[in-house]
Amino acid sequence: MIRLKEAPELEGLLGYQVQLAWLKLDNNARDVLAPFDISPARLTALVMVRDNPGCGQTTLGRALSINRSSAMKLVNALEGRGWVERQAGRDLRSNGLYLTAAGEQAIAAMIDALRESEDQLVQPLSHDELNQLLMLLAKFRRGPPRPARVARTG
Amino acid sequence: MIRLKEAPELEGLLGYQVQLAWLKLDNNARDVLAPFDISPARLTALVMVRDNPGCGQTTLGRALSINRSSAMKLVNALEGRGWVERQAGRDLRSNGLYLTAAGEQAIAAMIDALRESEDQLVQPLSHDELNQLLMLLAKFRRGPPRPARVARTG
DNA sequence: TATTGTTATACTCTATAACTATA
DNA sequence: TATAGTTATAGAGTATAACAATA
Repeated sequence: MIRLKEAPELEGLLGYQVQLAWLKLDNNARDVLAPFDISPARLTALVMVRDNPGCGQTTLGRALSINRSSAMKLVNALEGRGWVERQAGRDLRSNGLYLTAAGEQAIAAMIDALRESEDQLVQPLSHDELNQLLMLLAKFRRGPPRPARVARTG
Repeated sequence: MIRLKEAPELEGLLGYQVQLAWLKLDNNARDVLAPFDISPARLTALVMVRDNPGCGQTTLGRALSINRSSAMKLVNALEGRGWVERQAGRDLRSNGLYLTAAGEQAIAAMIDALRESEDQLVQPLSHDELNQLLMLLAKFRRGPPRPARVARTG
């Protein structure tokens, strides 16, 4: 982790600070999850399926800010690993996504590994500071949804 | 922005909270920066060049956790836009990267646009809470570097 | 008409490996 | 030997566009 000189004018931008923090955490999580052959973002998707059993692919995709087509590939990958199952959905158009027993076990193992590695990363923060940070991030996310999403590329 | 049911066990993982916050901020920044035809990550790179004039491509890449080859394409893109220039580096092997006047102007316009849109996004937080959040994120990042990076894919 | 899943195709970003020049 | 830049190639992840089935 190389750190160049900082930009004072950007320190007041939440997006900038969060991006750099995410860079550090995501790369660490990538290394930790490498033995499980899954990316941090896909683990998040897996957990979302677990906690929202029966949800459809499009709904899952919207929660992750990806479109139907991308969600399709995502679910294909998770299903291919035996971690997620497509079952009948609420109507005949949609699938219902469910976590498998193997998925449950995989999540537990991965979360364990992540928790352990994070203990190292968060050392610059005291216990209280970490809790405060987690609380503030959750509060930020709970805010009003941003305006309807425009295409990413163009 | 769709929000599914949350996973209580993950709320204590900083990586999880930061990833979801980043998802929200990055997608918003993508939309805001779309007229400028640049991604949030590349804007960060552009700012890093400005604040570290003369730095080499490999150094820049390391700060962004990408390798030399990827940094190469990144700099190609920024140079192609006329925002960055390759000049002579500290030795004959390396380039020295410098921001152009056009790059300076582009940064100013983009930061303005981002600041405005963020004002909407951070509404769930009070002024004090936002400052506290920024401070804690900066403190987290200032911590010890994570262990040497392993390849992402395999 | 609108929505869900699906498929085919293309784009962005990053990685690996090998090469050249320099240190 | 090690490092900086470069090039060619491949992979992951996402997007668009079009189609079929269902609402």
